[in-house]
Amino acid sequence: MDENSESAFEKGGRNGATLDDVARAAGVSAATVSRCLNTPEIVRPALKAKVEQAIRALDYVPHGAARSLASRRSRMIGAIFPSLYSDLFGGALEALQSEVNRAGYTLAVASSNYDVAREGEHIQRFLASGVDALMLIGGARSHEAYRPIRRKKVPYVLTWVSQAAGGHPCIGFDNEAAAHAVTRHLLDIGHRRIAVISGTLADNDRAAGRIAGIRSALAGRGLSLDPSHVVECSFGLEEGRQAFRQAMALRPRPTAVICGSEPFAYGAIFESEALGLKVPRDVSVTGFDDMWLASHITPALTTVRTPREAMGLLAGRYLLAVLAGRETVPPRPLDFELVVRQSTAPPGGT
Amino acid sequence: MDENSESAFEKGGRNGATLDDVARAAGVSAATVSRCLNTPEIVRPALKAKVEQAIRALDYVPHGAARSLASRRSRMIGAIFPSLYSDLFGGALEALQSEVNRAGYTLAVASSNYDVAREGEHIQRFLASGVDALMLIGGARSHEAYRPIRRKKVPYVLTWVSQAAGGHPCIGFDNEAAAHAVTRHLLDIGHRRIAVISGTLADNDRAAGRIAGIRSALAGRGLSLDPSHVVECSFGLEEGRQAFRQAMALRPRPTAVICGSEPFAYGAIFESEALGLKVPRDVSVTGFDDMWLASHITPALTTVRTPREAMGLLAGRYLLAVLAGRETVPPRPLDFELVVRQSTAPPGGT
DNA sequence: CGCATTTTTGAAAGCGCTTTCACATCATCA
DNA sequence: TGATGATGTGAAAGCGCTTTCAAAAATGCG
Repeated sequence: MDENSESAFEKGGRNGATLDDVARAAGVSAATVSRCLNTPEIVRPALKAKVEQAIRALDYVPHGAARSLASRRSRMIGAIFPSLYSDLFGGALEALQSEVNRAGYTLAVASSNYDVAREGEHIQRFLASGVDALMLIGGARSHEAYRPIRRKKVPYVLTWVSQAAGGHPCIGFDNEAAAHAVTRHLLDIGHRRIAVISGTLADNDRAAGRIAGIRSALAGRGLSLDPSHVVECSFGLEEGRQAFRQAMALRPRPTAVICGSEPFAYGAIFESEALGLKVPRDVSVTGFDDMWLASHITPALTTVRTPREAMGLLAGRYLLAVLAGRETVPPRPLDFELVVRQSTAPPGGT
Repeated sequence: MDENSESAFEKGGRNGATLDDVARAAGVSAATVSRCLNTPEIVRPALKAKVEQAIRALDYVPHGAARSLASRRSRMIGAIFPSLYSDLFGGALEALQSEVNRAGYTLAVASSNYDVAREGEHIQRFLASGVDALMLIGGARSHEAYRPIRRKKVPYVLTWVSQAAGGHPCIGFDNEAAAHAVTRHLLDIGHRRIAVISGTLADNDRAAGRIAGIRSALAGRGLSLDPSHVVECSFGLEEGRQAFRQAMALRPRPTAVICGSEPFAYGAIFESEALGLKVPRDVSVTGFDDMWLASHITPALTTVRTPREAMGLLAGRYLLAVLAGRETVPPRPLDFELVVRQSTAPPGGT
């Protein structure tokens, strides 16, 4: 199109001033300029001032790639989320980004779409891009998947889980315990026929952990979870509606439905209306995560609040600490909290 | 902690094989290996095969920074969103990421928290990191803010708006027209006393554009928007509830409330219940964006569907095209769509 | 005030890759 | 069959910065 505006983007000639230009302008050596940028405390104030002035005068901006190449670190941290679409990971993303930025790092993101193969490709890409550290969600990947990370000796951390087979560093909460708590609540108020709506279990240790927690709570009361009572579907409100419908078709009808993910619960509540069922009178529903809608929906959702932002923040902090070679405390599981609202009540209600 | 696991992250010695190693192993020059990586079509199959085998054997991964330095491009694209927290931008983020990835680029993200100063810092950081292109939201920044971008001749695109003062390339929809359409709908069914809940207007041309659209629609009917009927607040459902309460306190009471952002509308609907008001009988409510909850909430929300994912996708595609030096068509405004549901009805209706 | 230290500074050698440029090779045509 | 391109390959010069290493300057001390 416009010949002119286009040409503005052509591989222009001399771009910005280089460090050598600054050195020359300030009458010092390149090494000194470099030191002013990286370890200002070891250069004498007089020189530092001259250099800083030259930098300002030339409007100098260090060249990232050159810096990375010479210093062998990119000041870039990569994060791979199962999805960037939903706001489930939004808080963690925001917190992580802001935390690593504070330390001068840039955050690169990718979405695996809940697919381990894709995640693997992203890991490779990030490693090739030279990220200094990596944040991953969950621990449901083969031992192989970590090999390239190990080979490059790149620090990494798994979030959303508190432990993973293989002893990888984790910053997260105990999914099993959280699901156990929700189930326990239902059992305590008298439920016995419980159905579960779960996200796809393959390659998802968070979902699997939650099922395990439900199982163990049930077992504590001498009950077991019939496979037919577990409706597995992909994430989303619409999917939740459908799964709820399916669960309500079971006979005898479950008196409670545990949703392994919050959108399922919203879907369940909306669908209950369509089905002419009253929550919690006819059926109790629980969520998982306590997202923004949970307390506003009618009936307000009983759920478990997960430390999503904290995970992002602490994951960033942990990675930065490792990169800085600082003493790094072994992360301990983060707290979750059972939030009882109106969507659960004793069965066979009024 | 564990002395061993820590030391694994110390600045290890020889990391991976280099291009020279590959060249030596394959018995060719470094230049040839480089060509196999970048322009495989110009190297003879025989050599290419040898090189590829050597690459595999050595498990060679190109060094991103070295590549960037030598080729003068980082294969990294930066995107700055007002927020990463909400799912408003999630779809665009996901689409953008996936699109640029497809072309071998990595996406770096940052959140400005709806703050131009912060956005400016992020722009600087990204430029210093050497991003090859930049995606920004909206056009509410000073001319100054673009200077560093221009100086570095980095392609960029503004999204979420269809035009911006200064003739910057935009990929988005016409906020004014969209708001106009919503307002028009309300006017058409008989509303005259209309209140508006708007996000903070300062430094937000999307919000401002929407107000302008409302004004112009009103003006088309010989009406004007009383400043007292515009409740400005920061984003969020809770804020929307409060703003709605404020709007309902106006006398005479507005018969319709236009929300400049969807969470406001959800808040309005939830709050109406608390207020003992029935939507749409007592008051009509409109949203803006048509996010996932819009069609499920009761009453289902009348709103305008915005092309959020398309903006991410097309912004990525546009940037890649410019980077590839491909002929780039001037982006035209994307479509929005008025979606009439149950939250609007003629005023004074029983 | 002179010598031994300690702190600052500069010269120079890369970091690992891309990219001219010139040469070697091969096919093509008169 | 020899001249003429067309094409593929290698040598070498950086890309812009960091980081030894050694020399220079500043400091402390007897």
